[in-house]
Amino acid sequence: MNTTVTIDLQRASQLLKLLGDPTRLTMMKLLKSHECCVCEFVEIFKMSQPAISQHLRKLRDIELVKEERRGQWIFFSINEHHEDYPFIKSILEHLPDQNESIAELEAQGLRVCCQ
Amino acid sequence: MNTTVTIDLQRASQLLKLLGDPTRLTMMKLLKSHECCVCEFVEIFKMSQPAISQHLRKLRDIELVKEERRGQWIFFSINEHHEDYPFIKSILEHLPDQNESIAELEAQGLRVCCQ
DNA sequence: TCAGTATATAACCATATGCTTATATACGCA
DNA sequence: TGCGTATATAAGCATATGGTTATATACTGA
Repeated sequence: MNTTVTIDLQRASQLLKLLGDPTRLTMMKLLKSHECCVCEFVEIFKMSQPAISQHLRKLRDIELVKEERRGQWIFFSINEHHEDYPFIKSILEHLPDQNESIAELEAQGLRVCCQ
Repeated sequence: MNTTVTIDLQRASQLLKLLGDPTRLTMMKLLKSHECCVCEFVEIFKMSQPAISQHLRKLRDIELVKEERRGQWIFFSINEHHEDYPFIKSILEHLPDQNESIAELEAQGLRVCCQ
């Protein structure tokens, strides 16, 4: 049974705009199946740390992701309790898995959550 | 049976970026159930004609919409044969109907396709 | 306490975006 | 043909966006 939840149009465009950035879209897809911390994203995307941080701030500000500090590291995870999560999920489901990125990180010994 | 088609991530973010503008998102939702011409959108959105034209150009350039000239008027409709239409449709389905906009236009005698 | 590492924030910059006014182009009709 | 209407395009502008370098803040361990 597929019941699609209705979203306010302004809200939808706001969410779509956020996901319209390839980096943020990929982040969300990765976070759908894994937790990741900033330094892992820095490696995965080959981007500067502040750039990654800015992207994550946007996702966190709207509460699409949650953060949890573990010592030096801050782990991000997707907020499945978010009111608009079903909408986000329906979008992410169309995307190819990004698990190779994580696997590669592990192969290089750069995966943080294993520490 | 709900089979979601997989889209290239770059492609998806491009599409999401387009729909991340409230005007274009609303246009797509309207076009899902009606044809509309430029002057109707000008009335519906209370926007300048060139602004409307620019938005439509972006949708047409990527072939999400088709156009058809009928005399002085150019009518736009959604391109249901577009490769990515199922993805677009899955997004639009979450939005509230925008039929009141059209109904209001008709009440004001500004609906063009009735001419 | 201090040095090293992780991350957020500040400030800046180049480019993109969505709007405007002006003008070009297309159509209909007398 | 010329005028009126519809629409596309050009040019310009203010603001937004996504990146950078620099610095501030937080944590860890010796």
